[in-house]
Amino acid sequence: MPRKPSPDARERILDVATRLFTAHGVHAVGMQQVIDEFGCGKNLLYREFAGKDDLVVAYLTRCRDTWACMYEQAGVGREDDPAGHLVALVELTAAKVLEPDYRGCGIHNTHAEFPDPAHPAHKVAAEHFATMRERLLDLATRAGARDPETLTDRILLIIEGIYTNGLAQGRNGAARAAGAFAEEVVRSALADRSA
Amino acid sequence: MPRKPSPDARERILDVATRLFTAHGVHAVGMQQVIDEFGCGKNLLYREFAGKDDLVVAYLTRCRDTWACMYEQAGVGREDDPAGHLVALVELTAAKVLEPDYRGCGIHNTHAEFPDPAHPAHKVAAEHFATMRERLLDLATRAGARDPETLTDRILLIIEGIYTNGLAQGRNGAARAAGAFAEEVVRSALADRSA
DNA sequence: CCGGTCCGGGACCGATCGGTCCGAATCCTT
DNA sequence: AAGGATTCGGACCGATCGGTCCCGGACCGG
Repeated sequence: MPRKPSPDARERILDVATRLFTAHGVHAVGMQQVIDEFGCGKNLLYREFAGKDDLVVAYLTRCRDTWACMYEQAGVGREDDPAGHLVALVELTAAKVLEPDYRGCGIHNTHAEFPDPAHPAHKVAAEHFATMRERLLDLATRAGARDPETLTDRILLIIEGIYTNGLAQGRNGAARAAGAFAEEVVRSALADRSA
Repeated sequence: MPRKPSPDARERILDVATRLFTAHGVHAVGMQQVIDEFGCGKNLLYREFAGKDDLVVAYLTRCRDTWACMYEQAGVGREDDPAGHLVALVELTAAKVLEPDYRGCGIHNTHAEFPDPAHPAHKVAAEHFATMRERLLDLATRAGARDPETLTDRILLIIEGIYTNGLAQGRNGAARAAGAFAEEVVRSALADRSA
């Protein structure tokens, strides 16, 4: 047993792929480009990933985990404040727009790039959207909104508006208004209880 | 002068291209596909359009005009009610999600497909976003909002949220909440005047 | 030191891309 | 009817796509 395959190759390739896919879009990036950028042989990449579709799915999975991490982060210290968690999540999303090289949500971008519902990438993205909605709905419910569905819809509109508008208009776009907006929306949804 | 080139060829080709680009995304549609679907020779298409980029730009221009038409339509009968115009615009946008084969906003989708700011398609899209914002800002100002910029930002978030979320979750998504949401937002922005 | 494993790099494949060009059929105008 | 412009439809081009295969060198364990 003379030699061991490097165990983190998959992750390191995925790092490169994530950067390229995010920056240029999935369609615009060729496998050769990923390989060149990473500096490995084609051998290694095709051993770690069955094909481009597989690589894209892995990319989306990572994006999903990143979002889950963000969700988690927004909840830290707010375990008993689901309303604050909601607002913090919106603020975190809005803050991402300010990052240099902001390129929107990789999942949404990729979802738009693969309209075919049968494509694996499309399915992964669709799943993510569903769970995203569930988690927001859970927060809205626990926050005690009179109509959690509507609050969820509104927060979703704001969050996805941030993604899209941030991509379209950059740091001078609508994202700056999102935090206060979300706060007001949540407050209003809670106040409705007494109505 | 034996024969005249058919004058509406460009428009008819653009019809086909619009349908295909909208349904499958720009990158996924080949020129050959446009030609086959239209049933003409390659000659004709390349006489009417300098190349794929040119065709894409024409497609985006048409999308832009469609949006302008929608903006116009929402304002009919509301010439003296800019606030109602804003709400109607959001409602119109939300209604589009319910259409079968809804595929989001072609301009946003294409914008995401061409991240390179130097690409003509990207520029056309960016221009559109700017004028879109201007027009909303004009309405918000004329509506008498205390802070028209913020109202514009909020309406923009809602509209672009509709596009994105409608694409992600279809007719059962957040778009259903958009109309009432916009109305509330506008009302609140106007009420702020007395605050 | 040696044998085996792994990996970088590239040749190669078929398919498809955008785009050019041309022959033949078509149809209008005179 | 004749002539000429227009259009169809496909051959063709170079480039690039995703993907397979293989060689030679680097590296490690016995």
